[in-house]
Amino acid sequence: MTSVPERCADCAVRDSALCASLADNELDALNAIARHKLISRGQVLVWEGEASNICANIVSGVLKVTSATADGREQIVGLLFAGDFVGQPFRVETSLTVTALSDADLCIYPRRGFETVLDDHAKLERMLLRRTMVALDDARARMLSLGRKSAEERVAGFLLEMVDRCATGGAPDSCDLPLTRGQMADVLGLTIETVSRQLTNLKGAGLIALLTGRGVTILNRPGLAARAGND
Amino acid sequence: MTSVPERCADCAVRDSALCASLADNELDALNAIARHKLISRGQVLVWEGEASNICANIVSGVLKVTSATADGREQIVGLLFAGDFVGQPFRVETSLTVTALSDADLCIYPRRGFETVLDDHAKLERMLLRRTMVALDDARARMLSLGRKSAEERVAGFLLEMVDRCATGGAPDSCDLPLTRGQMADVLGLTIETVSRQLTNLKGAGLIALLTGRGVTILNRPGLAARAGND
DNA sequence: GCATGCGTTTGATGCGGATCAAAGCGACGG
DNA sequence: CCGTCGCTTTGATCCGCATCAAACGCATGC
Repeated sequence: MTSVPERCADCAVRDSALCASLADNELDALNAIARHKLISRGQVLVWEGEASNICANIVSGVLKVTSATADGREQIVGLLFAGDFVGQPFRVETSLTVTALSDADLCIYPRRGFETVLDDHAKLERMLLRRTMVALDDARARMLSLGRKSAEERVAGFLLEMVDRCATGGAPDSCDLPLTRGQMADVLGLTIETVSRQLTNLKGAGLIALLTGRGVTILNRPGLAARAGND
Repeated sequence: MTSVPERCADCAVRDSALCASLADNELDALNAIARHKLISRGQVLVWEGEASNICANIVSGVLKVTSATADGREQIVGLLFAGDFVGQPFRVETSLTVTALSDADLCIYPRRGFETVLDDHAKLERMLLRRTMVALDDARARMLSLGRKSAEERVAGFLLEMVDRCATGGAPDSCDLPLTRGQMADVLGLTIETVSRQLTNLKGAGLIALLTGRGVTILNRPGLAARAGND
């Protein structure tokens, strides 16, 4: 599960994760407390309500951040990709559950140690502040979607987001969704059936193509954006 | 003489706003760029899409932060009270509209100037980071509510929140809601009519009393919490 | 007094999406 | 090849909330 931290020099997210705020010679402070951790699809990294003991950078993989009602209804409140930061510094107890949607590779730090590194590295803290603000903006955009948009608008908007985030250079309008229909429903505040129906509608309208497995291709981006209510 | 800047010495939020992170003699840096601004109910402080030019602390009053769809549907994504921070540092363009729900008194700073003060005062930045994280947590709790809770749960939960935030010492279970039914609907992702109906239901169930104007009293807190799905 | 305007309440109706139910479709292991 | 399992699709029905509509309450000003 754990291994010796490898040199950051060949880290896939050296320039996109929080670490990008640190010069090579400043990395030692973080590296001294880091350890790698591989977690597999479905595994829970953090349970809501438990002690907030870890922070981490995601080297590869996709994780979901969820909140749940007392009777078990679940809402995905955030998706995390390679380069993203996970964890709740300064908190004693976590307020959210974090689960791997794919096998994932993390670079994790004990929360307390991470906080002391933050104390000593203003640029790291600045980067974390900016990222937290971006996450807040994203959460607020999702609140608009959850509170005021129709199922079709939500699904169309989600596809645009995901393709922009996951597309490879070669196929800029295609991606393999890292989520099941059920997980998409949990992001969008809908049910599996509604998500499935909206996807077949959009396909029927010639706006997208559904490939085998979880692949999607956007065939008509402006048309899809119109359905998303993005003007 | 150790100078508490004149205006800060008797500031109502000296100890609850971001400024609480600064010692008396550090306040000068902020104060040098601050100016007071009174805005009246209904007035817009920041429009979505305009240049991000100002940051502010709220001395008194209540503001709403909203996001809207292209066709005008509106979602309130945050409520701001005395002591809260407003603004989007580090952004060129704002992503949200901020409007006064009551007459309000603000202590505002030019965004750029505020950023340079942040550069020089780590404790201020730390405070802002913590507050941003709290706001993110709040936004995520609302996402659960918007995505997965029934109208009754949302309204009941909202009343509990508001009473906890607005109640005076003398009447810990009462408050005057600073929002119209329509604004509550915009917070909760519902319509005016549904909010009104849920309130009369909760009143009929003996859980709350609706006073004249916008006053509410919680008569049965555990009962209301149960309806809110908070257990 | 009455008119006007804003917010609230209440009622009637309809639709969007949830729920219930069942069948289709790979992937995998025997 | 078949059976099982997890996920997806499709269909039928139901219900919660939106929508449409009207009346009410309470201010303010004439």
